[in-house]
Amino acid sequence: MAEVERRIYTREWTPGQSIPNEADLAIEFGCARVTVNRALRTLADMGLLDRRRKAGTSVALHPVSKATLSIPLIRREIEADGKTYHYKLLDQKIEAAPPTVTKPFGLSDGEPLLHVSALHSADSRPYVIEDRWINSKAIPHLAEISFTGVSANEWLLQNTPFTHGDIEFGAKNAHADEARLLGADPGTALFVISRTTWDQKTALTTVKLLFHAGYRKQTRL
Amino acid sequence: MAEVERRIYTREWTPGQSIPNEADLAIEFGCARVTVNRALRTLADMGLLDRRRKAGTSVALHPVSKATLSIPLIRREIEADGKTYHYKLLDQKIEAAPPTVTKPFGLSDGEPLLHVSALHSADSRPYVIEDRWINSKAIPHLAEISFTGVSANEWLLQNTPFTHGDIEFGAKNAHADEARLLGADPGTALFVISRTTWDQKTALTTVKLLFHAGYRKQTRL
DNA sequence: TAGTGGTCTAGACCACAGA
DNA sequence: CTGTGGTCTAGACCACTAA
Repeated sequence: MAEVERRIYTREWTPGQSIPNEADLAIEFGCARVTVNRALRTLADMGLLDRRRKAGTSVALHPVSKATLSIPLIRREIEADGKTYHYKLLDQKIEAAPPTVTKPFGLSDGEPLLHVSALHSADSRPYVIEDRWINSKAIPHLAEISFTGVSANEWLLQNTPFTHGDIEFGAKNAHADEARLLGADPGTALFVISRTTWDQKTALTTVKLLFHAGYRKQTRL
Repeated sequence: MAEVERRIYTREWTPGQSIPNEADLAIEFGCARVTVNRALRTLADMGLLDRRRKAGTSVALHPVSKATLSIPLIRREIEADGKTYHYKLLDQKIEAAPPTVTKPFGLSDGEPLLHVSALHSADSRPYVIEDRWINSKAIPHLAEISFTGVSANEWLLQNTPFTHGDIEFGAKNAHADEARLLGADPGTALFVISRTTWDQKTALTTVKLLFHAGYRKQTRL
């Protein structure tokens, strides 16, 4: 794997060029084909190679960088940063959901759903506002839960298995009340993560996370 | 792999719980240990399992979601969206770099580096501002290149191999000139990607991408 | 020290897709 | 039709690390 990586990096094998097949590489490197397979598969996962049956393996033309972001529990993200985590429930009630929520959920407009909002803090400085809608019908025992002690973020992740989800990163100007909660000026640019999780075809919850001004999400390539 | 996934999902194996070792699973499923290994390794990559030698494999306590974002060439991102790509160089000159640039590059403050800024558009609507500093000393033939026809984004990716990079996602209020270029109001929240790429220990380039208002980066979990 | 995952080998059959 | 990657098997040795 290191050798193939080196050849790509040094342009010995140039983007778009086909490379020898697994069997030939196995002979060249004096190893088993499975070993070559695993190396090439890993490099293809990283986006360095394109692989197609019969057509063979070639160096990726446009090295699509793939950034893998880890999205931990908010509490853990803060604690991993060496700060003290604090959580405060702002509101929890069943209300008529707006179309922006009911639509992806496949429910009719105005359907009553559980709406929870909360503020997570790090070292007593506001960190992120959690604004969440929960499909109360799909989650048993939900009515009995109060999110005063445990955040919905944490409770759901621990108690509600999901099969898949989608996630969206963006930016948004802070409203007056959001700004107040985060201790920023109204209009400040906030980093936003929106996430919806599903169990099979049932939407479970959708959440909008409004991070404090200056928040950055980092990773390596 | 599907069966293990099912057991985790149905809470048959609960978070934190140790699961049987590879050899036992191979017997249970009537397959080779390598096959179990590959399945568990893949699930561990997905963040569902924690694996440690001697300690064994356990279901991840906090299912850290990993979102994989693909960061393609700007041109390809726009074209993949079915829109017409247009590019315009705004400025290209050698100037004294500010400390925010020289510091990560390990150069002394005020060092003259190549500064390039450009606007990428989709269907003649502003899409993203590219604001880039290039380590002219580390990249041969750079002085001869004009980024009028080909964007630095594209030229560098095609011509400059890099070993690693770091990337950062955030939000920022648009300055007056940025707002003008993007056709937005000053102060509008913009989604920002900052990226620095390295060849071994040499920084090659650092770029700040200021996306148009309303831009979202999406992926699945 | 010993149990666990990490990785390798040699050989095999299969599924897909290009020619 | 056929070359390619996809995946499996049985067996082996190694490297790490918890006990």
